[in-house]
Amino acid sequence: MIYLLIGMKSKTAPAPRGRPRAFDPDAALDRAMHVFWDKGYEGASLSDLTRAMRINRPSLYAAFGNKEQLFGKVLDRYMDGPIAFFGKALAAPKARGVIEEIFLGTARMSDDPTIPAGCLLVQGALACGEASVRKEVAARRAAAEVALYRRLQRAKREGDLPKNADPAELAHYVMTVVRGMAVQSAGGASRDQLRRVGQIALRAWPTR
Amino acid sequence: MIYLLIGMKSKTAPAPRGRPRAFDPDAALDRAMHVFWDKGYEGASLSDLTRAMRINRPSLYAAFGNKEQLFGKVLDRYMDGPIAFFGKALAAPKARGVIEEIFLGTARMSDDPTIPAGCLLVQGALACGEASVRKEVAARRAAAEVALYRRLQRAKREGDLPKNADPAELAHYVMTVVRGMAVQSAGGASRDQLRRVGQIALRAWPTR
DNA sequence: TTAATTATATATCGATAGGTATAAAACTCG
DNA sequence: CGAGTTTTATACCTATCGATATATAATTAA
Repeated sequence: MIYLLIGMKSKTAPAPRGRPRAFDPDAALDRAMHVFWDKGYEGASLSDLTRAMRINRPSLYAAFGNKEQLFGKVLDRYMDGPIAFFGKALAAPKARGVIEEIFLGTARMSDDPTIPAGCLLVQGALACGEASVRKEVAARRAAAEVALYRRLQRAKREGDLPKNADPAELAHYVMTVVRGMAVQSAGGASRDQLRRVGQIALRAWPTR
Repeated sequence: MIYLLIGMKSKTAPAPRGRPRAFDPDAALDRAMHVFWDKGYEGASLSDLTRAMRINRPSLYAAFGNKEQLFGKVLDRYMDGPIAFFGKALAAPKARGVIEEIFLGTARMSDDPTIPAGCLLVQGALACGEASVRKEVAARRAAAEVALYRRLQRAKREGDLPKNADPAELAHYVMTVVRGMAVQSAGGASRDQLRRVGQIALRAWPTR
């Protein structure tokens, strides 16, 4: 930003000064994500992480802070990556379509062989010795529910939900099912099984 | 048993030989359960455990084996204690009543101030560095689902479910909701919230 | 009372946890 | 080139992990 205003000569950032980084931070984050996803925050040791990320400890600390901060950056990337479908689902025109997409997207995830089963926000640190980490994931889970809640409030305003429908309750219900699907997926449930769970869960959706 | 046949003098077991144990193993297991429940298998250190159980390390190892075996015994006690309601629910006369009791029991648990939030079978070791522990809890979750599945099969035979109902799918759905409720509870959901989730989830139940 | 047995308490084990000090390597700037 | 800067690699730090060796205390059996 600043050098654009001062320099006025080139539009690109100046070449970095010291020895160039030999790894791609985003790729390293993806690898770290898999480890946390697979083993949970506490189950993922620094040795596990550096081996998977293919960097050594000082590089990890220089680039990402410490283990907890690394986990935070991994969570950021998780929201924008594997579960980006959630935000997109909220853009569906009808509330029922939103829910269908959320259930379908969740079921689809559990079938992707390139990622671990389940949901990082659930198995990452549901119970955890380090309270701050537990809080962090709980807050992100809560944020997702609030986003859905707002979307359902809008739906109600738009007459897309019955008058007596309660957006908060419905959002809580949908997120309960989604998180249950994550647990089931971690236990080995197939995509088809989860899709059928989604179909059944949809039968509880209010009709006008 | 045997001393009853041989001794014939007293009906009680012979007094144990050495120094008597100074703690109640079941009470110690209950305290260990709370620690595992709260922090997860890996988050619970031996120091956490012995402090809560009010015994020292050698006593723990002598009485319960090692950490993993202790966790196994805690799981046994968990099944017969906090979630005994599940087995009882299966005895309800009608399938719908079974499900209602399961949802209600789950919601009730999350309100009991004497126990941690959530479900030990979920947060104990959903993701875990030690694969054997993860497998152990997954197997116990699967066992609960199978028990419900059998109960629903019986319901179908008894005409208590529609002809086209699939007991396996329904059991999977119910257990998905139950586990989702456990995650929500660990995130701070109240009993009332969970009861309403159960009510909504019940709307998906097939009617004849 | 003595021997045998079992539990308790303390102190400690090797291994591994997360985290860093240090110095060599690879780059830019002047 | 050489000075300054940042990353990399190795080696190492302290704290804690799960687990035990050792010795003492408390009990029963003889």
